[in-house]
Amino acid sequence: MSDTETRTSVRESESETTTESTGECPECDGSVVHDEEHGETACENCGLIVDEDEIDLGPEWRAYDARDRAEKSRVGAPATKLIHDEGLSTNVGWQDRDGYGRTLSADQRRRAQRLRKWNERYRTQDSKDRNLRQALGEIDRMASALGLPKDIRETASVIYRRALDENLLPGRSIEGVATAALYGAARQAGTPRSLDELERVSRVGRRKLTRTYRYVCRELGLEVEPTKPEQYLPRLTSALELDEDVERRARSLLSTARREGLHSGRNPVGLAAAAVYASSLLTNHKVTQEAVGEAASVSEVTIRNRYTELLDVVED
DNA sequence: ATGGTTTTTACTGCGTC
DNA sequence: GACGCGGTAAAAACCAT
Repeated sequence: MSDTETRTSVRESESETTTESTGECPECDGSVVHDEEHGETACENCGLIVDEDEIDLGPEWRAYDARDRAEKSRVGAPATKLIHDEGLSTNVGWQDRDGYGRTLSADQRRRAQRLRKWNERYRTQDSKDRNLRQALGEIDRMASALGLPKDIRETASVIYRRALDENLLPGRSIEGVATAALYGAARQAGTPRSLDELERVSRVGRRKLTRTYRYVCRELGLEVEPTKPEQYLPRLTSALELDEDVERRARSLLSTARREGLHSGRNPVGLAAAAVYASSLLTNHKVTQEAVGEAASVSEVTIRNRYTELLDVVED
């Protein structure tokens, strides 16, 4: 087969797909031509359409972008969730054979060995990269939604990186671990955000969050002090637009409460909310229980309970 | 899973503006 | 009558075992 022959045959087949002479026009003796793109068979000369009901051999669906195509297309290798890239990446075969089934020379075998190794390395590297990128994006998003400063985001990303390195991710969602990392980082920095607040900006539910948080803490040996009610005071008072002295008074209430053992077993946020409410009464800057409860996302009943206890121990 | 504890939900009555 | 507050019972959530 010569070069020129193949070239001309390709040319012909190309032209045939667009216009194909299928006979003579019944009207004018011109040649009838098939136009695949428009799905018509028409006379070249007079434009008479002989046949327009063409069988379309293309896919019956339309794809508007790559993602669409991937979803609608029914061809290609089966994807599996069991492999991190769903089995869609390159693999270097383990048999030391070439494409024709011949065994490889020692030299080629070594080369294939290296290829396998590096391919594997790059593939996991890639997935970790993508994973990290997504997680850091999530952390950033949630942190800015919660108004957390940069250094906390950095702590969170360090925690996440460690979790990734220790292989804590399999079986857990990126989002979940990212949220847990941020929660822990905020607590470590002494500016904790409550679970409610985290839940509001995260895509994972409370149960999942607390579970993965505990898990990550345990596995990484994260030392996080239990949150103190005092840590919520600044944000509560500013959210309610209360003066400095309200916060100060609340702080002193909380310290005596601690001496009396009111802290144990109670939700720190509820205690803080009660302290703010009590302090607002004592300093004549009254706010309603409802408002405090709203700001702290704690029920009024809890505020009432804590605050009566608070006043009890402060009395004497 | 279970039991004990805390928190929430929902409803009530009381006093005040 | 609406509002803020106190109280209660039952449900729900949480935690250690």
